[in-house]
Amino acid sequence: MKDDSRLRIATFNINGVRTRLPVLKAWLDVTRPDVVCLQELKCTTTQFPVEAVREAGYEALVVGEKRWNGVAILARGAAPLEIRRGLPGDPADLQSRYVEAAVRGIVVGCLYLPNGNPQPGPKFDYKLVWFERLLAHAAGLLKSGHPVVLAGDYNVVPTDADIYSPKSWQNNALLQPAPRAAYQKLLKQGWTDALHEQFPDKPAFTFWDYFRNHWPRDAGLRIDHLLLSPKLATRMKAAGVDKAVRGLEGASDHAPAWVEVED
DNA sequence: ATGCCCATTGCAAATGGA
Repeated sequence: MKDDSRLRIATFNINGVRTRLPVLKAWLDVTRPDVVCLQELKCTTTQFPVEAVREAGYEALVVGEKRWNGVAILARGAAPLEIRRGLPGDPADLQSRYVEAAVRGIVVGCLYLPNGNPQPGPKFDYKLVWFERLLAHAAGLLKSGHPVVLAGDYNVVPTDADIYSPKSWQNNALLQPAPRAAYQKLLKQGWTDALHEQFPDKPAFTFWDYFRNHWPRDAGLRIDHLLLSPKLATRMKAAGVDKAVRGLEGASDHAPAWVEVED
């Protein structure tokens, strides 16, 4: 349970919100984050379990899609005030990967960056183009001067220290030089990587895939990130990963990550 | 180079995800 003078903002790739509703509810009940960014809903906007989330104390802003992707912002005790749905820069892009809202005086961007596998190929190209659009939009957000958090599944392992074994993933889209360079370019705009700030020497993993006994072996990756604008970064008090959630029955392959800022 | 796991579709084993 968190300190009441702090605001906790979390991000969680739920990997199917209907299938994993018990996991989501259990986590919300125990940790009570104030703001939650969800990715990979894998349901349409109307299929989202609005009532179950409301019973847990949250109002939701949902941008769904029939089979894949889908993002949502939950706010405890109040409705997130929608700023935009979808990332600007390509009206033809219909994938539900970005939603932005104002919550408790903070601009919250919830994103699900394309995975990009297999690479090379069209999916990898889409990842890089999407990243460029994110860079452009993020620059605008910084320029606004508002306190902003950009939270979500970036599908980028920032450095070789952010994975149990870079060698076995060297050809994976998550470790390629181009998306890594794009992530560094994003940080250079002036964003603070909250988890990196909290754990500079021993990164906290946020993802353990279902293959090869990765979870029991703690063979994880850090790909879920919370980036804070300068104004919000000065208010940061703590950050962490709710690792135990990855071990629950019917778990997502991600664990929730969070940051706490002065309210 | 491939499968591993997982959920879905549709009711078995193939598909697609990342």
